[in-house]
Amino acid sequence: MSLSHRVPDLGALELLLAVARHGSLGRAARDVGITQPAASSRIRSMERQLGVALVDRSPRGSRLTAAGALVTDWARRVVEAAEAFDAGAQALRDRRDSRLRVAASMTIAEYLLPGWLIALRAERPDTAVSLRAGNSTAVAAGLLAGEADLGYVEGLAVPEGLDAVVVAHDRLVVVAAPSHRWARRRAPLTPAELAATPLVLREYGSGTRQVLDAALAEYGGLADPLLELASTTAVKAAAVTGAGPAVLSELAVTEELASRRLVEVPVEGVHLHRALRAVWPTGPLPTGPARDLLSLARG
Amino acid sequence: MSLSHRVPDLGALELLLAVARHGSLGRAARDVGITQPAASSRIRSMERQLGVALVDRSPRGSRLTAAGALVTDWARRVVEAAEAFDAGAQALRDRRDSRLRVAASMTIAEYLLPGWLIALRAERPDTAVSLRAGNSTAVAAGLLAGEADLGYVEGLAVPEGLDAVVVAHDRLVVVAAPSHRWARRRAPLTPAELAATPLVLREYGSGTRQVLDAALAEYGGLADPLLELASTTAVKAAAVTGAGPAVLSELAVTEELASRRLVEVPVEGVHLHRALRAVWPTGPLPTGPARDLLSLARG
DNA sequence: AGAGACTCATAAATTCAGTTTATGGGGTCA
DNA sequence: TGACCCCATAAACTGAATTTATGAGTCTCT
Repeated sequence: MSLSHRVPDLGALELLLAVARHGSLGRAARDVGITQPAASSRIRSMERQLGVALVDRSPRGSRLTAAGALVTDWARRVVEAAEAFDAGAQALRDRRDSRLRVAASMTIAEYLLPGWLIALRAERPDTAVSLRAGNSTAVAAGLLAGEADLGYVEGLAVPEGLDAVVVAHDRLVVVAAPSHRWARRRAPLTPAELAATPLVLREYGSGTRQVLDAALAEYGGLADPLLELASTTAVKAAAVTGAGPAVLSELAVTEELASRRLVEVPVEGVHLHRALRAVWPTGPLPTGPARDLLSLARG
Repeated sequence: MSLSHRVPDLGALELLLAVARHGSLGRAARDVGITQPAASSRIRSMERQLGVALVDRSPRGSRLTAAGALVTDWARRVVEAAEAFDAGAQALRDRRDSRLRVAASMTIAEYLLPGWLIALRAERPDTAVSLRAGNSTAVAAGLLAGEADLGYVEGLAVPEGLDAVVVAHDRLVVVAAPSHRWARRRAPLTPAELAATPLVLREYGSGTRQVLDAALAEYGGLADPLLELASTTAVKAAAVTGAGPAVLSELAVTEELASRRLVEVPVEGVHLHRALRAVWPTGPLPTGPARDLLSLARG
C-alpha cells in the first residue's frame, strides 16, 4: 500500500495548519475556503487514518493535542515542500507572457529558487516568473539573447559579457553510506587520498565536477570515476546504497545527512567551496522584478 | 485559491517519481498499484494543471522532459517530507502494543527521528515503533519507569541513572530576517553583544535556552527576551517577520537559511554546540530493535 | 514480411470520497 | 434568558478518479 493511502492529502494538512493557527475548526474552514462541517469531517477522518487524536474540541474552540502538535510540525514540512513545488511549477508554467524570465543552473533551480520565489510572491504577488534550467553556458546565452532577464550560475568563473554578484555560497561535501569505512574515520581525508579514490560523480561538464577537478588538479587530478551518473539524485541513491563515496553539493544532501542515510567525510586543505552568483548582461543593475528577486537573496 | 488546487496530490507525485524510475507509464502504474489508463490520465491531468509537458511518450516508453526532470525533483522533496510524516505518524499510532518505544526531546523527534525511522523501516520492516516527545526529564522518567526502551536527549548533561552515546551534533545559530541590521554585519557578533540584546526565544526550560544560558553566563547572562514563545515554529515565524533576532537549532532553520528567509549571524568565541545523545537505563547496551535504531545513527 | 509483445490513448460505466445544506446540542456572555 | 459562538450529525449531491474494454503505433524475432 503506497504512501498516499497512509498520509492525508495536502488539503487536509493545510486545514490542520489552519486549525493550529486559528484555534477553531470553523475559522480554519473559512480560511481554507470550505464549510465547517467539511472541516470537521476532514479532521475526523484524518484522526481515524492516523489513529491519534489531533485536536481537543471544546465549545469554545479547538486546541491541538500534544500528538497533534507533533503531527502539525511534520505536516508543515510537507506543506512547505508543496509550496516550493508550486513556486517552481508556477515559474515553469508562466513562460509565455511572463514579466520576469529567470535562467538558472540545475542546483540553484532545484534547491534555492523555489524558496526565493515563495518570498518574491509574498512581496510582489502579481509578478509572473518563468524559469529555465541549464548549465552556465546556456544561462549566459539566454541572457545575451534577451530571452532571460536574470540568471544564476554556479561555475568558477563568470561567463563573458555578464556582470555578477554573489548571492549564496555552496560547499561540496564528500559523503559516504554509514556502512562505508570512510564514515568511521577519525582523521580527515587528505586531498591526495580523495584524488586517488574512484568516486561516484555527476557526468563530465557539471558544475560540481568542474570545481572538484580544479581543486584536485595539483594533487594529480581526479581518479577515474567509479560511476558517472546523469543526475544528482542518481548519485545520491548510489551513495546511499553503498556503491562508494560521492561528492555533492551541501544543498543536495542536507536531508540525507540529517537522517544519517549519508555521512559527511571531512577533508583537509582543499577548497571545495563555490560561490553561487546572480548574473545579467554587462551594464547597470537590473530593474523591476529582477531587482526585487535579486534583493531577496544577496550574499 | 489554496495550495491543494495548484499542486497535484501525493498519489500523482508518487506516480511521477515511479515514471522517472521505470521509464514507462504502464510499469509505473503497476508499481503504485493502479492500471495503466489511470496512470495515463493522471499524468495527463497533472500536465494540464501545471501547463507543462512532463514526459515524452513514445511507443517504446516514456522519458521525462527537461521540465519534467525539474518538476520531478521538486516532487521528490514533497514525497520525502510525506514519508517523514508517515514514519512519524506510524510511530505515534503504534504506541499501544509496540515493540520499540522511543522517547525523545522535541527537536530530535521533529527533525531527526522521522528520517531514522524511515531507515529503520527499510531494514526491519516489521518493527513497530512508538514515539513520545517531551523534555529531558520526561525522557529520563519514561526510561526509568520502563515505559520507553530508548531515549534521545539534547541537554548539556546526561540525566542521572542513564547511559548515553552521542548520535549527532547540533549547533545553535543566531538568525535574523534579511532586513535586520545584523544580517548586513561584516564582523562577527561578540558574545557580550549577543548577551546584551533582547532576543526571540523559546520559553524557559527548553534545551535550546539551557545551552544559551550556560554559554553566555560569563558574559553577564542573557538579556530579558524580546518575546518568549512556546514552539520552535512560532520563534521562526517571529524572526522571519522581523520581530528580532532569534537563536535556534541549526536543524530547525536549514530551510529558511537556504531560501534566505532568514540569515545566519556569525558569533565569535562562544560554544553554541550541543551533542544529541541516545540514552538508556544504566547497564548493558540495548538489544533488539533498540539496538537496530541505535546503530543507524551513531555520532 | 507477419506475429507477438510492448508502448500509450480513448471511451463509457462505475464507484467513492468530499462537499454542501440543514439541523441540533452545548457552552459563554450580556 | 436570548444571542452568539463553538462543534457534530444526517442526507442529498456533485464530481473526479478509477476500471474495463478497446484501438493504434513501433520494435523485434522468426
